[in-house]
Amino acid sequence: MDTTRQRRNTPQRRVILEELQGLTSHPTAAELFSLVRQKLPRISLGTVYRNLEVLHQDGQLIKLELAGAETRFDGNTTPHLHIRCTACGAVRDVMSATPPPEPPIELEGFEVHGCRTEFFGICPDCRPSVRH
Amino acid sequence: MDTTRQRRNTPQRRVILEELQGLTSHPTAAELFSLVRQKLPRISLGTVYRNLEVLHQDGQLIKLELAGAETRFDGNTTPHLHIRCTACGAVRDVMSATPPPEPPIELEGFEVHGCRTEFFGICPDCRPSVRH
DNA sequence: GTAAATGCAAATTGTTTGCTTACTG
DNA sequence: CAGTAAGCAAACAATTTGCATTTAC
Repeated sequence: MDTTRQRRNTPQRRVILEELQGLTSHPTAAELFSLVRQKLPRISLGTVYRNLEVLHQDGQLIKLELAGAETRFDGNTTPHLHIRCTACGAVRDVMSATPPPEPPIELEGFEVHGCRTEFFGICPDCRPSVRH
Repeated sequence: MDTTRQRRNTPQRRVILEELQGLTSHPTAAELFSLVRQKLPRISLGTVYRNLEVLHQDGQLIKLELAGAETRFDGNTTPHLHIRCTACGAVRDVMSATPPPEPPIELEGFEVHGCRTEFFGICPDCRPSVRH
């Protein structure tokens, strides 16, 4: 249960977070890996996964574990919703209206910790016969 | 795009659906496999996966692709929400209040097809120092 | 008889882990 | 210099797929 252990400020960790924060595209671990590798050619995919995990534990990024899809990562830690394109897999922020519903404290005997809402549909690029 | 091809009523498909409908526990493919194997000892896991997929396409079951967890299956096709225990992974129906929010038609340029809401927390069996 | 479905095994995909070496604090 | 983290490869878990054979219609 030791969540708070001492972290080291390694170049790998720094570059991973910087790259992620420079994106609004919610990359997968693999996408981030190939981006980061341009700055740190010797970094390994395992290191990317390990750092994404600790950065998530430390609240510096959000893990988007979306239904039936590869995990994506978001450097914007402000609470907000997401919408995913079921055609191409792209994920975009939903900053507009629709506040996330406040879950009740207890449900079916469960102690409720939270709830996750995600939208899905077809993104502008994948909408057929629609010019944009 | 040929969604509707002719289906055969195989014993495997029949038993898989019957077993699923007899449960409220939202089993994983592997769990269902070992159940079904008691009736059809020669069935393979691949067959279970293939049939779960066609039954899902035909709207006879719901695929619960929950965040960061193994896919589970629900024979109850009535729209309802779910809550997942982050300790043991159990999934239960939430039949009470909290109607699923009606999503807007369009969001961030996306053509919205729907939204998924899931609760998470700790189930009665995993709640420490609580007698039940 | 023909196409759909099965069983089996191998392949894929996404992610995690073990281990030795490197480097931060 | 203590112990965290890196790199690399192998392990893993869930799911999918190829293929030869069987079976429902």
